[in-house]
Amino acid sequence: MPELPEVEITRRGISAHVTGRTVAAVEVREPRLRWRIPEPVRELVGRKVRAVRRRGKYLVLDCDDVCLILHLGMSGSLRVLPVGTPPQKHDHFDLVFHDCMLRLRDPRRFGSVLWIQGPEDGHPLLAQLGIEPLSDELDGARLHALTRGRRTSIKGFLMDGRNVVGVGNIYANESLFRAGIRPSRRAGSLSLERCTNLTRAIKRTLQAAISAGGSSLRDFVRSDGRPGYFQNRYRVYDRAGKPCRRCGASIRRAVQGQRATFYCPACQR
DNA sequence: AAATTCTCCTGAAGGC
DNA sequence: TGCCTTCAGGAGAATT
Repeated sequence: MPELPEVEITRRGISAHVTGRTVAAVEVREPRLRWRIPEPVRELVGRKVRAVRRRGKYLVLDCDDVCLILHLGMSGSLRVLPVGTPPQKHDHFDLVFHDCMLRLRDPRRFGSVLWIQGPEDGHPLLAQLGIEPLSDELDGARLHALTRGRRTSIKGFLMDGRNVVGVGNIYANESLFRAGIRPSRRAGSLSLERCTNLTRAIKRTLQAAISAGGSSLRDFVRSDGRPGYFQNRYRVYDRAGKPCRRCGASIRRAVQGQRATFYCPACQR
């Protein structure tokens, strides 16, 4: 399921293919995604892609005075294909250029295609987003300050995009294991030292996942169709009952906020 | 205000 | 073999 690493991998994969290219056509085969694809998205035709950026799990294509904003939901992928490639099942949206096209496939349709005149942070869905975890903005002191007085679990806190962006279920679990912190621990109870360890764990986890091409559990593929390999390196996610790679204890599974949580009962406190 | 629950969707997996 | 049920998850909306 695309989290920050998968979106970043996608951004890097498509950037060279579309930056500087002019949109030749927009093809909408299934507008019913998380939100209906807005009709004005067709006005992109004739505009040039100036840059491909990422904000949290959103991909932002700067097209002159307009932004095309894409979200991969949990089963989305974006590929670069030759113009005219026949669409397959769940291929909902194409952004066509003269010599290639971007194609969005999303079986579960939790993704979205958004459009806004002007900068992307003017969009209501992006205006309230929290800190980019790989930026210098996220450090122990900042995390410590943000979590003061918060009674929610640290895992829930990390997964809330108003606090930190891009960290979903998989990478929250993995980061907390690296930091030796129990996912259920109250966010406000973490010391400054543990917050510092946690920010380092988050950055290392995300970077390692990016280096491995992201995680491909079911649907995710890179823009060239290849899968990522980070799922083979999970330390706790989906490893219930298996031995902890650090201490050998049996990894536990719990449910927190209707989400599967995995942790080592010995390494994480 | 903050925290929790519900919701969208499809395909895989499990049960009988 | 095949049908039916359950589950997974990003994140906004609704609810407490």
